Amino acid sequence: MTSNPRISDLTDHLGFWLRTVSNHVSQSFAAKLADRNITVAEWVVMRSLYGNEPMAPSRLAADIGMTRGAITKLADRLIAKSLIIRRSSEEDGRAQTLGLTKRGVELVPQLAVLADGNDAEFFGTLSAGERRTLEKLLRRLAEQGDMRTMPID
Amino acid sequence: MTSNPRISDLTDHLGFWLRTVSNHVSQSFAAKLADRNITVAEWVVMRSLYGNEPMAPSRLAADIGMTRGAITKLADRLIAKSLIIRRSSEEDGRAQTLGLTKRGVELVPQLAVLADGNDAEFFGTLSAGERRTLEKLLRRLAEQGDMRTMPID
DNA sequence: AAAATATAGTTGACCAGGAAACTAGATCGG
DNA sequence: CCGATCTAGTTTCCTGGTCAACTATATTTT
Repeated sequence: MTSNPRISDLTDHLGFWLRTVSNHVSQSFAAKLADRNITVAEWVVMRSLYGNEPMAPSRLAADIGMTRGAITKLADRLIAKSLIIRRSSEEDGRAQTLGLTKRGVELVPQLAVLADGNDAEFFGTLSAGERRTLEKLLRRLAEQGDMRTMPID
Repeated sequence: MTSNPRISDLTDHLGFWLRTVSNHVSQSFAAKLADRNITVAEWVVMRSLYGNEPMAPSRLAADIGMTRGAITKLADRLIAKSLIIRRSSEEDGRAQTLGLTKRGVELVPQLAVLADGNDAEFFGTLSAGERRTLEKLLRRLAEQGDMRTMPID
């Protein structure tokens, strides 16, 4: 067998560790949401609508970083669960808005508790200073990389 | 409208920033791999096989954190591209091994260059000390959270 | 040794999201 | 004011996963 070139190890990359931790945190959160029959994408949509005026699906798509097609289907699901409502604009025949229903408005804070708990579960072991450091570094990377859309998965 | 409870903002969570950065880094890497017609999952499989003896699909599944069913299909794709080879065990009629082909062995180092480049692109703006800090924190979180499977997405 | 159970891998049904074609309505330029 | 173009949302097709049922072989139990 010909000797293979020595190449960098997966674990040499910061991206590897970032994905590892991020995926675990996200999956854990997804599991918590699954108990309430909600997906992470659905949570992000609902959270985005919470406390705001009803907004256009396309606006949501841009904010969240999903295609409009995906939002259509996601909205269908949330409507089926009576968590959001779709309204057509009266001025513009093409436009719509999506807004939380009463049930949706009630649910979001409950899910927020899960989000808080999940964050605490994973990052609670860091000291306050370490958390600040981590957040500062991540924010800088996000800014520098021009990452303005919300992460879904 | 009843006044909505004040809830934590999405951006209050470290998990949010982690996902934001992680997703961007991953998507950027995925795009680089896509040029070579390789998915991230395929890369992880190939990288796992590189420099090792051929291994069982189930072992790979456990390492990578995918189901065996997913590995079957993933392996089918890689075999179709002549990058890996599937061999049935002679001792155990159920068992198989997956190993890189010559082409596969040649390709992995090229993809590793892309991985290195991607990491540099995103984290190169941090100082060496900051990178070390970030890595240390992430490794601690990974260890503390018992995150032993490799991240795919 | 036969029956029961466990294990390795595959398969099929299903689901979520992306890309691109499509529909309907708005706007712009002559 | 009419055709061209643009925009908002939907739909269709595709991909790549999970889950659970299935097939075939091994192992354990009796």
